[in-house]
Amino acid sequence: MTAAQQGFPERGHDHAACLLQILSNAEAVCQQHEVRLTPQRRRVLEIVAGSHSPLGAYDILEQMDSSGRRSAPITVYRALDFLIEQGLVHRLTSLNAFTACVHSDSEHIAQFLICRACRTVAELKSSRVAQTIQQDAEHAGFAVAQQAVEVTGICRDCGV
Amino acid sequence: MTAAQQGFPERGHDHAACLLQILSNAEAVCQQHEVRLTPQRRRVLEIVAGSHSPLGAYDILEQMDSSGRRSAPITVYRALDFLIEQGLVHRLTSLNAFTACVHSDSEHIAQFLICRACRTVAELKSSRVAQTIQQDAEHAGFAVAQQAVEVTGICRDCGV
DNA sequence: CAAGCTATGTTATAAAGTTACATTATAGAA
DNA sequence: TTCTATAATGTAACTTTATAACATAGCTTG
Repeated sequence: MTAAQQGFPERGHDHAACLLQILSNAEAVCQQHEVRLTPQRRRVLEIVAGSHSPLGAYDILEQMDSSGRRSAPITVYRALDFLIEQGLVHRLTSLNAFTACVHSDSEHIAQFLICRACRTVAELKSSRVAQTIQQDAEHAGFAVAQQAVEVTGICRDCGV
Repeated sequence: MTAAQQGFPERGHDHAACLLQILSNAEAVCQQHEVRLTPQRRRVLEIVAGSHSPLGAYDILEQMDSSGRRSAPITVYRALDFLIEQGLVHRLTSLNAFTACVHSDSEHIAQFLICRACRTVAELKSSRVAQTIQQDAEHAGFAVAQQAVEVTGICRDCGV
């Protein structure tokens, strides 16, 4: 796993390469799942992956209108729903925003570290956290379907 | 700790008593914090605590208009902000909804178990989960300010 | 190529949350 | 008590986020 894929991105890491990797991975995932990564969906993923900080649906929408033509919000939401379903994008409920998954080459349950200062988001991908939640919920008689863990604070680079 | 305060409420537990306890606890908390539990704030807490399932701000708003008089949304949001600040109410970001805290007599970091079937919500209050998140985030160089853990699934009563 | 499914377009609307500014209540000082 | 500063609430308009409903276009598979 490269630095670009783990925790907060290195300052000045090769984001173009990182983006390419996300996209080519997406192609592979969609082929495997036998679903179509249409130009629209690809475009949305590209936009989301192109930002270090999570984007709102309407931020994405703004970046969509190349050629002066404005799409409707539903277009973006539909693409996002698809991408989320394929595990290529995550929704950050506490921010009403979306971020590209940088670990989608392997199954995982992610946690999100959201920096209050620079607004970037890192995936924690701690199996310990996932397991502990799973176990303690189970112990309470609860069958876990989905975990949403969003941690707010200050990241390494922004901390003194 | 009573059954009403731990995990999912027992079927047919004494909700009136549970509500009274939440309210009297709120009085105590506010006195201790030297802030005012005004009639409006009390009313909002009452409404939120009166529901087993989390309520949206506009659901609360509907229940506010006694005397035929309708308040503005901002009224509810202001009261909620206050109650959240005092630790008396939690916001469930994944649902855009609010729920009364049933553990506010002691400091804690809570996790939420949201049942897809009956829509009720339980606080997990697992210090193991909280600590694991804290540790793993710290290890990634992240200073945690706030944890939002929302787990969706099927609760004991709804599971077969 | 036709039938059925998948994806997108179009329009309107619902749901959630905030801004800005006016008014009223409360508590402490004079 | 009255004045004053702060806290709380009222009022209206508006922004942001998300969805519904229905029409059209584009694959794909027999």
